[in-house]
Amino acid sequence: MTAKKVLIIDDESSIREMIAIALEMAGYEYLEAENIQQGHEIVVDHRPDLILVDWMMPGGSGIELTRRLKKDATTAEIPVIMLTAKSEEDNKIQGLEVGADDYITKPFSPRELVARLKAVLRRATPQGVDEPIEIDNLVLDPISQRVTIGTRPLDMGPTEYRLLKFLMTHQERAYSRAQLLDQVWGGNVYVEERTVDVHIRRLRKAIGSTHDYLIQTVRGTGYRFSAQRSL
Amino acid sequence: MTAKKVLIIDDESSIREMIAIALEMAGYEYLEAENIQQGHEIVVDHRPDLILVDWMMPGGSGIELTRRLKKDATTAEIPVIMLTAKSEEDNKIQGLEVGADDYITKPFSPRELVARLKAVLRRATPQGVDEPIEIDNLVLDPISQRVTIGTRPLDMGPTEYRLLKFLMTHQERAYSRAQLLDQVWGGNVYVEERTVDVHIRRLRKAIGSTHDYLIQTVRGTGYRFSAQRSL
DNA sequence: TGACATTGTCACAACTTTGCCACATAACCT
DNA sequence: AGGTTATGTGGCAAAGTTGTGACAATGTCA
Repeated sequence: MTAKKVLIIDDESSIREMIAIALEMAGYEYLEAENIQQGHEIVVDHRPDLILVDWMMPGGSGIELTRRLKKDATTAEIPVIMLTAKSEEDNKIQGLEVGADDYITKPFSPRELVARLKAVLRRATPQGVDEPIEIDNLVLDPISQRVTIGTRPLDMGPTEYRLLKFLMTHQERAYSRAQLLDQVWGGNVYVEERTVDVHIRRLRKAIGSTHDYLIQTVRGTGYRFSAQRSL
Repeated sequence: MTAKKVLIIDDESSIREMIAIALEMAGYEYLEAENIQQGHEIVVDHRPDLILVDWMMPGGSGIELTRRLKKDATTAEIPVIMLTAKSEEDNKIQGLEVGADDYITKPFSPRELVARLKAVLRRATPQGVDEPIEIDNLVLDPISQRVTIGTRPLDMGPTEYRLLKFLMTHQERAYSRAQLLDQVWGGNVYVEERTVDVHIRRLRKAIGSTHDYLIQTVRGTGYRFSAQRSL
């Protein structure tokens, strides 16, 4: 396995240094961005596997950056850990709401940092490189975030896209509605299970009748993506 | 699947009642403990699948109980949801730090409760990894939840699938109808024994005449799955 | 702001599965 | 053989699951 890249966005050089040492010892690759304005570009350029953002940043807040990252579909899946000072405890909630995956309260030990980081990475989808996935002429390209059949581009909403992507990356496997909600919507959303059906329907519609056999119903359970026709 | 047991620890009987109704409707089993002092013992005794704890408890805090539960290795994995009043928002953080898995702010709707509860349970229950079972060209794959002979996928209902799965994982062994009802239907359903025969028949039909010798009748007893043809 | 797209829910329609019955067949026994 | 019991079969009504269109709420974008 290649070393995971961790991007640090923090203005305090002493903290950056401490983190750098901790990461190196734990076998991670280290990227840094001093200035939050550069944050977004650096993320897009280097595609880190995880980002550490300091909450307290002069001239702009880490929370703003996090929000921006989580909104952008190309960076949304990169996990973010926020660093907050003890006195800013209340902000944790705000941080989590904006989409941060975890937070660490300063001061923290290098060991704690690495432990949290491991946990978050473990939870994060172990997706490989962003290779396009092609099955039976249906192509999903994660870079351009586009789905095509032959030359025809398909029109679908972000949720349908994520759902399809998940199913395609895990083809030949049956998932319950609950599991799909977990994986596609995210663990702690409050959404009816039947909503999954509706999105499946929209997906099938978008894909069209020539290929809708790819998305199969597993009665009593949920759904499955499979190139093998079921009947 | 057996009903999940949910333990409620709260002093307000009106809330307990509301929760009880919501749980019942959603198909959960309901346990209650009025007094926090009893909390720990009840947990150890009944091993609930999830615990709801009110933050506000006279004479002792729910947080204390939660901490105790999460410290004890035998109860640590049981998920805990805390109930907090709006004004106690700041306590959420403390709750999460103590190890609570989620929190709900009062007032909350029954639906919200059930949804959160589902989400937490979903996260807490991991899936085992099952290997496909292959016998005489008949393959049952628990991952895709599909049964195939060669390349042909078989069409059967969920009950037939479970029945077949059970028989295949216990091949060469005869089971009575009662045992099958127990294992495949679940312990406490009331179903006629002859119903098993009907499902066996459907199974044989689904498998087709080329392979129906695999499911054998054991006269006076029940049925058996065996790759070895009996006379 | 207003048009437009997306999302989650619902109510109802369409379809499957299930359990049971009644009767047909088969196996077993004396 | 004839009687007796056990199992196979087709069909059916009820229950359960999934498909579908419409709607309101919300978010997005120029």
